[in-house]
Amino acid sequence: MNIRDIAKKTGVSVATVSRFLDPQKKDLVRAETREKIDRIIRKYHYSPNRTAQALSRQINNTIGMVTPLSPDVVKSPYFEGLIAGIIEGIGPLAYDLKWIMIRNEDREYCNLHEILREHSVDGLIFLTWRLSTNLVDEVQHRTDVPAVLINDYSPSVRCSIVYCENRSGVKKICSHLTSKGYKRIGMLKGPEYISLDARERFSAFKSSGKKMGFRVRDPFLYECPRFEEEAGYQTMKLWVDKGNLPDAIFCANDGLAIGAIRALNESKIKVPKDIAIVGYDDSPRNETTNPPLTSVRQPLEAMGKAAVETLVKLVSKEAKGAIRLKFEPELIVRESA
Amino acid sequence: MNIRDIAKKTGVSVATVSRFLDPQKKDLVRAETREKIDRIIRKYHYSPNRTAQALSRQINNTIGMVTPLSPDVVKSPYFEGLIAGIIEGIGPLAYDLKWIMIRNEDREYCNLHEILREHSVDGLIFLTWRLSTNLVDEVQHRTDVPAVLINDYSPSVRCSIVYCENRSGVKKICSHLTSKGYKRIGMLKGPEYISLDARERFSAFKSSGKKMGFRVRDPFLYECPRFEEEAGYQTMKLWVDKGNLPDAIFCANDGLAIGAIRALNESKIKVPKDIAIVGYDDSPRNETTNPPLTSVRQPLEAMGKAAVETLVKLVSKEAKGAIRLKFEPELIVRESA
DNA sequence: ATTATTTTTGTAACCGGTTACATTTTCGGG
DNA sequence: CCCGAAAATGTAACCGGTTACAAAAATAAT
Repeated sequence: MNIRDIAKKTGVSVATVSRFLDPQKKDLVRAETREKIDRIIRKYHYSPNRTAQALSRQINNTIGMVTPLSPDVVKSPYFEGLIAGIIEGIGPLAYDLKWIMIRNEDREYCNLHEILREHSVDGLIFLTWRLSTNLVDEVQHRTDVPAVLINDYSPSVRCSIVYCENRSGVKKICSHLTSKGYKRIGMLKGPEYISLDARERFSAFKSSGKKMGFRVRDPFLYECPRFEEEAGYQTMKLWVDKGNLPDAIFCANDGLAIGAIRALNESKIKVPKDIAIVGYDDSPRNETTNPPLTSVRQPLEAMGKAAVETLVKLVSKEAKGAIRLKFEPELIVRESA
Repeated sequence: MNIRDIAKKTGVSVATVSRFLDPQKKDLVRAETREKIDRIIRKYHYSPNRTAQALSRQINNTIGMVTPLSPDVVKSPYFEGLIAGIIEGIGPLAYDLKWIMIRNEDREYCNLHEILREHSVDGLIFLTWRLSTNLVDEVQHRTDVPAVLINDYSPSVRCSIVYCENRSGVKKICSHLTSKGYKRIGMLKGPEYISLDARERFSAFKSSGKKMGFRVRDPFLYECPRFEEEAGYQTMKLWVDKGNLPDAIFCANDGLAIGAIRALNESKIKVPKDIAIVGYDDSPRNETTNPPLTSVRQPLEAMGKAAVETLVKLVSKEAKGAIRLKFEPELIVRESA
């Protein structure tokens, strides 16, 4: 049952039916005719074929959410928050959401126009963490494709972006720690190659150290192989064995922090009495760790929502050029520091 | 740049280019011609328009994942697990994934064919928890639309379904508890109207009681208003105040259990020494609760993956009729019971 | 060289909508 | 009752692919 069938059965032309279907043009059709068409459409349960509409209008009314292809994605509180925001943002809109997963192996596959055409979407939101840097590089430099990057900010980025400054979050942590009197502050780093975040958090830590007068020296610095609890645990174990611990540790994310706390607990080192621990990202679990973990929260939901809204503005050409939205992280003080 | 442009520039017809583009038919084209086309396509970065292909082939190569519209979805370990499985399942396939969110208010909007057409998808996976029952009802009785339901099993369901038996999980819990010597076993129920799960878990609990010889009586039965930690906490508080506690409690899901434990801890009632607590669903948090929570795990990832694979079989007509896959839940014994 | 086969290519209709433009209807005013 | 403007409708091309069928080219057989 297509639009021509409906037209024939109603005794009008396809143009009239098409106009009837378009809320914008509905009142170009005489009331009487509207009723006739309406009756037939109901009778045959007709609904227009979205694919045909998309082809004809050259608009898919669909946006793509690009993530790395990994089941972990939905299990990470970081993505969770962003995705929740995206869902919330897209809910009231007449857009569909397509989830485009990219495996890191597909590095060459990095033409943005191609992605748009091959997935039938009008715009893209990139949740890039751990994602092939080639692609992200291209996104960062393109301004002619409706795309919004989340959190891969650097001054050279030229595309639209929604981000939350790492520097200011790290600064908040460091001044919190120094104001509490901690002098020997260490850091459990993540692997730098993985993301800008990792690099920024470390670099901000170093510069905070300079400003606030604590030294960022070798034995107070450990790099974990991955951003995960187990890695934090193992690395902290190592650190404890070597001895020479600082009196506060900033962990590059909550997973590392939770792992570290577990290692410390096992070695009967009390948190925060003996060592203060701070995480980053504020996962929901932090409320129930022992002790509850002080951390920095990015307003992930708000960011996800903003990303959708921004993208839709670009797609609908309500706005043009690159839009940049900066969000502020918030220090959540609990008991671990 | 469309297929006609490419054809013209190469000096061949659109049919030839189209054949070249289709891996199935590529070798119908002479090698020499292939090279020419290939050169032009590369030169102009042509890639076919997926929307047009979809219209013409009458296949979108896209499946829809239907969930309630709520940011909580991604934050629930239940959905998380399923979605992780769906991602994993769809990864190696040439299908796209569209996330279709349905708000409960849209109850009338429940024609399956309509959903397929209006979202340009070939099949649907329903993650139905808390979803408008009208729609689910329709799915359950339709067998002519490629759709897979997850976990809304009842004997009257006629569509394809992937599910994990509640009854057998509850039975495992109850026999674990009785074998540990608990005699007075209570239950913290969820609200029954919300889902079949809620009803089934309760009914299985009752029948286990009958078989294993513990009484399911009034003061050992409390219903929480929602399936959430806070509700479990509040209700347990109430229960403690009233006194007359059982020596083991089966909580209808982990959230309730965790809330209950918190309430008990506050009242200096020791788990499991004074009261044993068991949850259901085995969220990741259970490992780090205090004490770690005994629970029942559904193989959510496997189920999500199976749902995708089943759906794709239906869509591609590799299989027809309704497919039912039953998974077994697993009792995860930790320290709380 | 001619004919029969097999390969390769081309033409044109089709998928199901939208829309510019032309045409017909309707209706008020003279 | 006729004219002209406004309102309503219709025609046909177009979006960018696929594919049945026809035609042409290449190859094999005689």
